[in-house]
Amino acid sequence: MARAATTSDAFNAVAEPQRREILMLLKGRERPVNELARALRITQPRTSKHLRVLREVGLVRVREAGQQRLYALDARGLQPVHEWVVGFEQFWNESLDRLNEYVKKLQEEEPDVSTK
Amino acid sequence: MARAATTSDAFNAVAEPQRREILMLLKGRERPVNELARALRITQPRTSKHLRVLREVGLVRVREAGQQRLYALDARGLQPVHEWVVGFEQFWNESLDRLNEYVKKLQEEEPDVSTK
DNA sequence: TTGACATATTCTGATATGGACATATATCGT
DNA sequence: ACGATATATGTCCATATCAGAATATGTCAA
Repeated sequence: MARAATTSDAFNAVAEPQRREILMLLKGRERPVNELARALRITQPRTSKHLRVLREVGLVRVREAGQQRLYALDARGLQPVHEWVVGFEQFWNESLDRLNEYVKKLQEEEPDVSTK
Repeated sequence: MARAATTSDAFNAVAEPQRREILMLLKGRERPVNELARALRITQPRTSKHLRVLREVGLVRVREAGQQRLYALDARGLQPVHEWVVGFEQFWNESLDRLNEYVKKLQEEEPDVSTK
């Protein structure tokens, strides 16, 4: 079989650094494609493609404004990502404790690790 | 140029549904590879590959336990994801308002939309 | 209509990726 | 040492994906 389609949900849309940048630029105000392209220092076609992905997963909206198309953030699609990652919040501090346990266990298993 | 490497940070590691599942299964307790494979209903090699990605981005730790290798969650790597997405929290409700504005604008531009 | 400007799409190429399968490696019990 | 078990890795395939370049589409102004 082949690679699974990935640009079909918010998790994947947001996995692309430039798409994350676009979303951040759209906080606060809508912007035309060229402005985004300039800000990201990438070509206009590339920008349009990223915007298409973001559009398809519903993270941005477009509005016609004369010859420009103004893209605006629609952050609601990020909620699933937020919910998922929040489910791990309680484990961050815990992770430190577990790391200590882990290191301790390793040392017990290899008490001569420092003399190798 | 070519496609950018993608399995090199937490955002991408987490973009894969099965890897998300693995991380969820590791909440609470560490597990051997076969147990994860069974739970996900995928082959053992595939599971090992996902675990490798998760290991490389630091989201899991391994511990040798006899002939098994026990994988444990290390959720700290999810913090950047959390921080990024939390930066959009304030826009979710706002998004509803903006959607209304947006629809209103569309209707103003095409006042005969319902008679088409 | 024509030209300038803004944006989207198509084509092509290089590479990353997920998956199946076979195989290598390592550990344990006997 | 040997077989069984557990895990990791390598190979191969089909496809997704990012990127550049060229081109198509659409809008405005004169």
